[in-house]
Amino acid sequence: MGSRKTSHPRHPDSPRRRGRPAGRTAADGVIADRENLLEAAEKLIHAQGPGVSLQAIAAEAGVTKPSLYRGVGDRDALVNALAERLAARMAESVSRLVARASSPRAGLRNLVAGYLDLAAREKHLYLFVTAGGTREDRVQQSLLLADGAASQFAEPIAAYRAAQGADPAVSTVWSYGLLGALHFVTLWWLRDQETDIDLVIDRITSLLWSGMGLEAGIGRNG
Amino acid sequence: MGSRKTSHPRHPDSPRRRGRPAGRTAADGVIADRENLLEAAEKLIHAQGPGVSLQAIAAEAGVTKPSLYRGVGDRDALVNALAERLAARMAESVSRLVARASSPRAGLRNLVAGYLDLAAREKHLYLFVTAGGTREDRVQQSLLLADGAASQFAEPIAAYRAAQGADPAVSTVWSYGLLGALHFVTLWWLRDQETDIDLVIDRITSLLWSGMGLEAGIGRNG
DNA sequence: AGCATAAATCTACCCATGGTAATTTAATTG
DNA sequence: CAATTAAATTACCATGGGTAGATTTATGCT
Repeated sequence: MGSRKTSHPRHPDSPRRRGRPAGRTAADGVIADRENLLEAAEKLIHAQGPGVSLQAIAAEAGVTKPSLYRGVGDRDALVNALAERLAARMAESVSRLVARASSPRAGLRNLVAGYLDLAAREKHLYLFVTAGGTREDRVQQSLLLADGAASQFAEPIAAYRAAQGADPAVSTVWSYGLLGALHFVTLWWLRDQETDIDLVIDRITSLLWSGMGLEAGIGRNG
Repeated sequence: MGSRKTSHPRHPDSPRRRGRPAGRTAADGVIADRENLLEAAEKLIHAQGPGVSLQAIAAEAGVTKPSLYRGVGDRDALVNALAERLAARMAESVSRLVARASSPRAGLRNLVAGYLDLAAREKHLYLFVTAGGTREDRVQQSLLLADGAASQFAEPIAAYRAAQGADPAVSTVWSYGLLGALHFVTLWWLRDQETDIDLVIDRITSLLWSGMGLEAGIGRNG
């Protein structure tokens, strides 16, 4: 961690001089921009895990805590912002996978696979946005990521149901159920990665697509 | 919050005198017993929400922090202990409901209903054990309650599958999926209680029993 | 009986962290 | 060019988890 280009290195690791920084007129390459801050946060979370402190994040961005607060707000605001980003990335990656599927069931399988894959690749960030806040409202904390995704899932589910002549009103509950199942299976798999990932994907897909009932057509469901 | 029967009330709200308490020979009515502490913790969590401090819990039990630590350990140990208790209560209540069901599907519905009901009645405790720790290991934190329940669900699921001539190896994944779905739907419902509870129960039961597929028998699945 | 040791409890403290107030420096504006 | 505003830092506060050490009582040994 070298010191940055501090012109007056009285404290060798201080991010920069005190007052308003010189040479930057309103709104050009602002250092403590929201983007930089979030980028730095993601980077450090990735490197150090979901328990990382705000001070560390600020330092990673080359600023101090109050700047971080001005830029993104308190810890819960940071969790919010990163949840939004991760949800967007997830939606992008998953929707592409779903679109190229040959059948609804294959689409669901791709969704499951994409979710697990992204969560595994961004494990720390995933944990940060699902369990990283100091949030007073713990319900909200747990559902942050799910809320974004659920609203996206609800529509296609409702459409599919309607097309099948079934009641589309289930879509909201089903979205949260789907995401909860994915979440727990993801956590379980992240913890004890014993089972082959493809097997896990098959099994959870089977549960979500065909249910536990197995009423007719024994053996037809994976 | 009256002062207890402190014989020397120098500090009016101090739980008791300093050193080893008088009049109690080894292992009779020990005050700072694990049971008392856990009971007090549940009571205070119920009253004040899942963010309650250890100091407050200790005070509620009539002791101080170090006694609480001696009795149950650190905050994560407390979460563990209460998760165990809640899981036991849940297992007890749910298994009774399931046993009296007339069909496997009715059993699942009773399970769902019992889960939602207990979580709603013990909302704060439920949140405490699922999101109340300072735990370093956030995966473990989220799965604490699920682990206990999942191990109980896996067996009947495997048995049912085997009886149907299907692969019983899905049972672990399915247990976590089932619990995740229940968890998220529970949280969602606890947050915005707009939908009628019975409707929610029907819908999540339908998802878990019959899946999203609806391949044959349109309209047969509620 | 009397002393040494063990047990149980509290007080007082440390430390990390989230969050904020006051201060300092520079740009902007009248 | 002075006054104001913006952007940043330093220094601080409060809370809460966790622990070390002091204090009092019981217990066991000689």
